Amino acid sequence: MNHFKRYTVTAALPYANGPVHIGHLAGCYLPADIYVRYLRARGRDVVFICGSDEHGVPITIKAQKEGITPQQVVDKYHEQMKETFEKIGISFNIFSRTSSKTHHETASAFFLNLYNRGIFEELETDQYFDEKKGQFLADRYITGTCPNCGNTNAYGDQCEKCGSSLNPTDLINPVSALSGEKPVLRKTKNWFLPLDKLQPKIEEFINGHPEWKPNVLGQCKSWLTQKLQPRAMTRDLDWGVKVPLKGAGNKVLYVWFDAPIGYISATKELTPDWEKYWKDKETRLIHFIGKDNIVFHCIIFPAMLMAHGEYILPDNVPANEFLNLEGQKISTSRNWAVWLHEYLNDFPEKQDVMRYTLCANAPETKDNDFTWKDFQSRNNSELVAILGNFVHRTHVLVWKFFEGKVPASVEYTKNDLAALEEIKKIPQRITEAIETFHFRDALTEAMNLARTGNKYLTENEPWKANLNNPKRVQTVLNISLQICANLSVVLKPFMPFTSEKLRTLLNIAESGWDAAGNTQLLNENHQLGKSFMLFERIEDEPIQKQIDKLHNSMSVQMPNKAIPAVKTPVTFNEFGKMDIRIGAILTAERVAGADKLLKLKVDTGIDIRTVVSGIAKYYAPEKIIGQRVCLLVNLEPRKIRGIESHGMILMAENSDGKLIFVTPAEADAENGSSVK
RNA sequence: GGCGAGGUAGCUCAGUUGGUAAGAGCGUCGGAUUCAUAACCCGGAGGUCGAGGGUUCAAUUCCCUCCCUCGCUACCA
Repeated sequence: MNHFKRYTVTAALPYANGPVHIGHLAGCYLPADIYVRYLRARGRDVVFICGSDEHGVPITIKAQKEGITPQQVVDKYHEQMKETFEKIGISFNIFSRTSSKTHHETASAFFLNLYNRGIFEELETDQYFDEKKGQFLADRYITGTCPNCGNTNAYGDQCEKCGSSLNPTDLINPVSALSGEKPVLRKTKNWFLPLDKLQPKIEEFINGHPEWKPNVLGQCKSWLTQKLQPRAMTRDLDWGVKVPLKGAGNKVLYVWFDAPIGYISATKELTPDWEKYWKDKETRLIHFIGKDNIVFHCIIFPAMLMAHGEYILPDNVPANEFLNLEGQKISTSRNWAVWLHEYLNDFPEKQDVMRYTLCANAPETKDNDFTWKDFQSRNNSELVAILGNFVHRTHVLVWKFFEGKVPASVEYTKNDLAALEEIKKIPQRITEAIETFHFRDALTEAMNLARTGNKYLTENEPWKANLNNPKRVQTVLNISLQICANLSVVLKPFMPFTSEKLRTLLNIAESGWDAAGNTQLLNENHQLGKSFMLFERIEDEPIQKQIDKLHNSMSVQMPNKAIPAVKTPVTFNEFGKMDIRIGAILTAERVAGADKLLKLKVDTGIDIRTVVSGIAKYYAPEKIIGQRVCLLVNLEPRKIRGIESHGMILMAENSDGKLIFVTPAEADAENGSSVK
């Protein structure tokens, strides 16, 4: 671990289509920041690299929806994210962006390098093309009927109803989201990274890192055993880094090709010395990411770097799991999130309270839950009661007995020596924990130093000793102050704002990590600053307000997010082709080996037929016997899981994606009645 | 269904290359204290370490089966 001369630390490039929330912080930016601040305090040569990821289809869609340009979208969120990160104390050396000129040049050059050396495979594939708009359509720009679940609003890459991933050509009745026209298939050429051929080298690389976190290794091995496939590194799109080849036309680099190169371009912008941070074997490259990025940072990006050949590979990728919020998954679209810019407004000067809570409860080994009650409790019973209180009582006593001047330590008792021993040991434990990416443990240890302080004060009662043993008071308070000074050092990576306040209280300058464990940080007679509180209690009211806000904003946002747009018009004749009838379910059973499917026998009034339906997630078979349904009876039969299905049950889908039977309200719609 | 990660005190989470390690913080109860933001300090209660089986002198820790949660993946006409 010590053979590295310098560090390149990256934090996942946040996608510039929305603000940053606590999940992002806890999963990636905060641990990265803690690590980097620690390294800096140790005097290590380190660059901390990040920036906004500004390409890709979702941004173009967002721009179209809002009637602005993609550039305007990314400008807005780039600035907002940058400001938020700064305010919460994420100390990037640079927060760049992938729309920058340097990045376009760097990414192009990288692509050309691989291209010129014949790394890519050129493949011609059929892609949908919008003749009216004269352009190829990104997967997301094509909607149509999902071949799996019949959802008529499936996207070309994925059906959000059944969750299956799709190819655009899988869609039935594809429609261009740009013009509303039916797109046509055209041949187009794209360049693929042959991950299949690189697999042995990638395996060798992964196997060389048994020290990586189990969740990271597990994911990688899962991918490797499923065998890697060539992956297209270019797309037919006009928003992104242009493919730097003649005749490439309207093509850009795949966002997952260009985004990680963003780390390199940002470093380039930061320093002319950038190469030593990327090409020198003595540099340790660390990627902090969330678990959704594991495959890109552990497999695809390293594969790109290997293919290039000049670059070092990541030495560790300490990915975190996900943070839940009040028991539910954080969801941008449902607005179930704590947005950091809002937090900073609602809780001014409390950056460290959030940093503390998120670090103490970080999803290091499994998904964790953030609750506002926990946030309150961490503030009140840990930051206020343990840390703040210890510092305050020490400070108050020193002012009371010594007018704010550091008293000399006179002679040490057994108790004193034990306390001094803790001052020396705890920083060692913190160091070890940080070095192995155990940030919650590290923080616990740091807090233990404050606990030690409280215990020490209580046991030695300097407020009593004053009357009959002034020397004792001096020594006890001296040691207590040394603990405070040590706290200002070891807390700095986690809570930089608090660390600074502590230094103001103690009236001392910032010191490096080697100061940690030093029991003589404050000299005799040194004048302390004036007293103030490090933290304040948070009462129930603001907490309840946040909880209410969360629930309210969710319910408000849900409907308009989830209601799909009206589809293209159809004629009466077209509709007339659909033969929809009332029927009743006679039997229902699960389909073996399928989680979503039920095999139903339905009385249609015309006949009794078998229908396979993807509703098993929502309805137990025994509960729907006798259920009246609407069904499309003249749909072409189709084999599903070996069972011939004759027709399709009509279901309503609510905003959660739950499917609900469409049922005649009155009994005299007998089986076989047609629905018009 | 397949793959991966988890299921440990009321809550949030550590831990075990198999044997005095069943732990921490918070919460709770009792006590002590008043320098301190009803804070601090001491002590107690609380868990058959998801369930069942196996290997072993010994399993929470290894093996098998099953259940539950999360992620990816398959099935959705």
